[in-house]
Amino acid sequence: MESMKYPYEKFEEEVKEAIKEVLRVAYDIEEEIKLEKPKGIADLAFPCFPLSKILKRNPVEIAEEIARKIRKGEWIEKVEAVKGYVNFFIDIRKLTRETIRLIEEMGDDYGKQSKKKVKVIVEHTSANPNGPLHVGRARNPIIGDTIARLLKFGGYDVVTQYYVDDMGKQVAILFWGVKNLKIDVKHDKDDHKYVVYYQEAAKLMEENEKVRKEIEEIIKECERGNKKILAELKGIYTRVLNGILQSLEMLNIRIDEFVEESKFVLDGSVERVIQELQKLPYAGKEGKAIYLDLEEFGIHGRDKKFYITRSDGTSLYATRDVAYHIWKGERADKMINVLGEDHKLEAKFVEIALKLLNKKTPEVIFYSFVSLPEGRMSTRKGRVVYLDDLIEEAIERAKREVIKRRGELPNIDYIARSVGTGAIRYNIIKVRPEKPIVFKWEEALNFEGQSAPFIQYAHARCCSILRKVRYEGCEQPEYEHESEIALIKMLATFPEIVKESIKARNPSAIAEYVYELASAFNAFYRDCRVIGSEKEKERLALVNATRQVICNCLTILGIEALEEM
RNA sequence: GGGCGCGUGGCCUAGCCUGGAUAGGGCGCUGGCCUUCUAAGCCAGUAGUCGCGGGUUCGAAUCCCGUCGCGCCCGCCA
Repeated sequence: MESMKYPYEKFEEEVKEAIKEVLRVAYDIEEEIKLEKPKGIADLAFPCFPLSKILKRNPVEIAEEIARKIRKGEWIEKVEAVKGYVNFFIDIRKLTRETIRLIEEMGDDYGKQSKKKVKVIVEHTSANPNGPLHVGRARNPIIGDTIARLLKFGGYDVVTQYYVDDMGKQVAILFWGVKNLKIDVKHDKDDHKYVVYYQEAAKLMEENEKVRKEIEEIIKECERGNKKILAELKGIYTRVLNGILQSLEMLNIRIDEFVEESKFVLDGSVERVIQELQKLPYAGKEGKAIYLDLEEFGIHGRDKKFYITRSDGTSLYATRDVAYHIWKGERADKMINVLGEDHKLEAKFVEIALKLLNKKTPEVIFYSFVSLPEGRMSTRKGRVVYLDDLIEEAIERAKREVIKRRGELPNIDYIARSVGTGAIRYNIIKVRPEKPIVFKWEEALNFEGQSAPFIQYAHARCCSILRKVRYEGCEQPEYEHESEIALIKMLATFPEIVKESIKARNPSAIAEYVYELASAFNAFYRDCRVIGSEKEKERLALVNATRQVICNCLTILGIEALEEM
C-alpha cells in the first residue's frame, strides 16, 4: 500500500497535467491548477476566469480553446467547454473496474492512506474523576475517539491518553467526602454512587470553614508529593474513573493510556519546568508567586499574567500541564488534544510556555458545550442529563423499534445497543465541534433521516441481499443506470474524503459522506433490482462494494455495522 | 472592557481553510408508494434577505473591515 494512488487521484493528476501542458504550450503560463468538483455537472472542472484576466480574452473562448487542445487520456474520457469552464469526465468503465477491484482486494483497508511512520498521541476526555459523565461533556470522548480512529485509518500510529487529574480540588473534595461522610446511595455504578459524596462535601466546604481547611490541606499534601495521601486518593477516584470508563465502553470507546498528573510532581519535572520558566525574561514575581508576563504574546488585560507557582512555591494546574506536554512530546511526533472551549486560555498559556522552552506544542480541537434548552448543564443545580441515562434511553428505544419492525430477533439486545449508541455517536459527530449544541431528547434519539440507524439500515440491506445470493466475483463490471453510476462514483471518492477529513481534522466530513453514500445506495436499491436481474452478478459486486465502504466509514465513526436490524 | 468561537428556510445542519456554474441535506408539515432484494426506506410538494452594513474581486455564504446578537474565558481554581 506504500505510495499507492486511488483512481480518482490518478484522474485528477492526469487532468492537472493535461491543463498544465496546454497552458505552457499555448500561452506560456505556469500556474497552480485549481480544480473544482461540481456535483452533477462534471467530474472535474477548470474555471478559466482567472486566465481571462491574464490573457485579456473572453473566458468562454479560452475554455473552448483549452477543451479542444486536450485529448482523451488514460482516465479522461471527455472534455467539454461550458460557460467559461473546462469540464472533464472520467472514463467510467475504467473507474468502475478499478474501484471494484480495489475495494475487493483491500477490503477493510480500502480508503486507508499509506503508513506515515508518525506517532500521534490523542488526549481526550480527561474528565475529573469525581462523578459520572454528563451529556454536556460527552462530545469530548466521541470527538477524541473518532479523531483517533480517523488518524489510524489515515496511516498514523495513534495512542489515546486520558490525563487523570488526581491533584485537583475536585478529587480532593471527593476524597474528603468519602472519608468523612456516611451516605446511603443505591446505584449500581460507582461514579453515580460517589458523586453524591462529592456534592455533599462541596456543599459543606462552602458552609464550613473547617471543612474547607481540611480539603485545602489535602490539596497541599498532594502538591508536596505526599505519596501516602495520593495512593489513598487513587483508591477512591479509581472507582469513579472505572464508572466513567464503563460508560465510554458502551460507546465503543477504549483509552490506551492513563497518565496521572501527580506523576510530574513526583518525578521532579514540574520543578524543572518552574526553574526553566523563571529564568525567562518574561518571568516576574508578585510576593513569592512566580508568573510570566505574556503581554508580548498578544495576551492583554488582566489575564496576561500566567502564574506558574503560588506564594508557597507549589505548582498550578497549567504548570503541571506544561510538564505533561513536555513528557508527551518526547513520546510522540504529534499531539492532539480535545478540550472544552473553557480551556482556551489555559491552552494558550501552555502553548506559549512550551514554545518558550523550545518544546513541541499540541494541536487542540476545542468543542462547545452541549447545553439544555433551560441553559448550561449544572450538576449542582440538578440541571443535567447523564450520559448513562442517555445511553440507557437510546438502547431502550432502539429495542422497542426493533420489536415493532422485526419482532423478537435472537440477537435483539446486540442490535438495540448498536443502534442506540450508534445514534448517539452519530448525532454528536455529524456536527462540527465548534458549533454549540442544545440537547433535545427527540433529536439525540432520532433514528430516521440523517442518523446512524439510516446508515446501518443501508448496510443491513446490502448484507441481506448478499445473504440471499452469494457473490463470487465479477470480472468486468459495467454499469449504465444513473443510480449505479452515481453509486460507483461515491465509492471511488471515499479515499479523497478520508484524506481531506484528516487534513482538516474534521471527522464530521466522514459522517456526512457515509450518509450520502447510504442515500445513493437507497436510490440504487429503488431503481435497480439485484436478485434475479440480468445484471445480477454485476449488481452484487456493487452491493458488496457499498457494504464494504459503509462498513469502513462506520469503523472510523466507531459505530457497529449491523448485518441485520 | 478585552480575547476566542458561533450566527445558513419554523427547528437542526453541510459548504467557509483553498472565492466560481441553480446554497446541499435532515427534522417538521401536506400528499403519494409495501403480492418482488428489510417502509429505520422511497417519491412529490412546502419553506432561504447565508445576522446586518460596507469593502476587495469578472465573481462573495466563503476573504477583509465594521456592527449587532448568543456562548465561553479573563482566579496564586482545575
